[in-house]
Amino acid sequence: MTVNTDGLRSPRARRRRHRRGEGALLRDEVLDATATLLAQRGDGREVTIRAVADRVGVTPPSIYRHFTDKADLLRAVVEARFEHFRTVMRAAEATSTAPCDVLRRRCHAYVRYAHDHPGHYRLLFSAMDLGPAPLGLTEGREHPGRPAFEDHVGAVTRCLERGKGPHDPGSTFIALLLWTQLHGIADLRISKPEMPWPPAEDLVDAALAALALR
Amino acid sequence: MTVNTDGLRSPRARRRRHRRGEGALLRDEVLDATATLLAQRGDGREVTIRAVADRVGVTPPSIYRHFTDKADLLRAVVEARFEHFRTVMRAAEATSTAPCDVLRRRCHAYVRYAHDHPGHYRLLFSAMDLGPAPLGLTEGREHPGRPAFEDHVGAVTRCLERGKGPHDPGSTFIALLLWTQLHGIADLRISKPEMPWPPAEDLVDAALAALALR
DNA sequence: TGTACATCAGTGAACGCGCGTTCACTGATGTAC
DNA sequence: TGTACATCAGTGAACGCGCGTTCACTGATGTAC
Repeated sequence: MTVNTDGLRSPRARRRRHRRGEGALLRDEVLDATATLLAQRGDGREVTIRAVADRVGVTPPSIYRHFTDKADLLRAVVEARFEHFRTVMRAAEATSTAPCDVLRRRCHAYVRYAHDHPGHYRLLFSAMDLGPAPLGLTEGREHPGRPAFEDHVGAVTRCLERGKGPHDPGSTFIALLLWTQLHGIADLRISKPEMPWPPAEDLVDAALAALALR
Repeated sequence: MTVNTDGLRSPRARRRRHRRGEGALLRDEVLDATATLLAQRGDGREVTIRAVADRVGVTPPSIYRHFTDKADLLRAVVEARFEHFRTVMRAAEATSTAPCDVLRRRCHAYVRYAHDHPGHYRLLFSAMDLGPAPLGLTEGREHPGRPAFEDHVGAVTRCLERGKGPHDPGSTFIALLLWTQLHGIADLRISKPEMPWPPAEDLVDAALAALALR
């Protein structure tokens, strides 16, 4: 949404429309625009079809050529963002091969992601619905966050196994406990920015040490 | 909001209006109705002036005799709910005097509160704004959650001091770390109910053990 | 005890707004001949 | 190479809705005399 000095919405510069056969390109532009509007703190209810259309430089009805309704659009954004989140987590592992170092890098990346993209973080981990529709669970299909969660459990398991026996049946429990800890750090920093927070890295490292994951 | 079998809103039974001089009673009824509407998962944007009025059995303009606008109403609810939350925490300590037992009871009560009143929990610890206005920090006045936070830091400090020297300068750090852990447990259970969560008590006890708070 | 009146709790109707969505359309562009 | 036409990306105007809020009002009730 372009806002001029009077605070009024002004139309974006008229864009060239796509050539015939390239209409599908708009779909990605709409997804990107929605993600951008979502990036700063907020949830699905703050993002309107009109604002998305305005940002893309198109009129609202155009959106409906690619998404059946608003819930469909937001669901697509959630899926794309979960994929992006997983990519960021994996990239954070860098070239490290030591299991506990890999885990530590992932944990730091987790809270950094929430800090850098609070709107997206909330959409993935805090939003309970998409306004009209329930989030995530596209009935029948698996939850879009499942792969990322499995990566997490795997990373915790490998760190726990270092030196121990083959498989610890309690590693899922530890993985969940660590996840809730990371979520708490990430989420409260977003919702209570006025608190005297120590550096997120320190909290994460203290948590890993407490859980014997270092 | 009363909903009949067709899902349509139907007017509440007409209530007797308050006697002259007792108009202020409506204020409390409005606060209660707003809190009730907020109790189930949701945030301030889901609660409308009209729904509150309907629940009280009064017309929307009546609300404005007691609150200047919607943000003012929600701010009052936040304050009342923070007080109630603090009362619940203190009551949970029961008659126990052992510092770490007191802390443990408080932690269990924390996640139980979130489970029992997800909407209120989110309003206090997860909501970032009240729709129109920013939440909490009524400029100049102290944050309404401050007393409860200080109770928490105190409980952690007393548990840490058991046996140790007089005052641990890192007890605020530990208190924040524990709080984020509790928030993560409480909040993710609300937003991700489809996950295979172990009993909240087990997660809390494991967290306390990890932080050497038992 | 009776009555006029000021007070005050609450009403009813309306406002302007932004929303999601629908519908008939326009006009540029690629293709067939 | 030129032209008629089908296709398809995107438009413009409108809809019905629920919202927060305003405003002039009504009518029950307590009080003064």
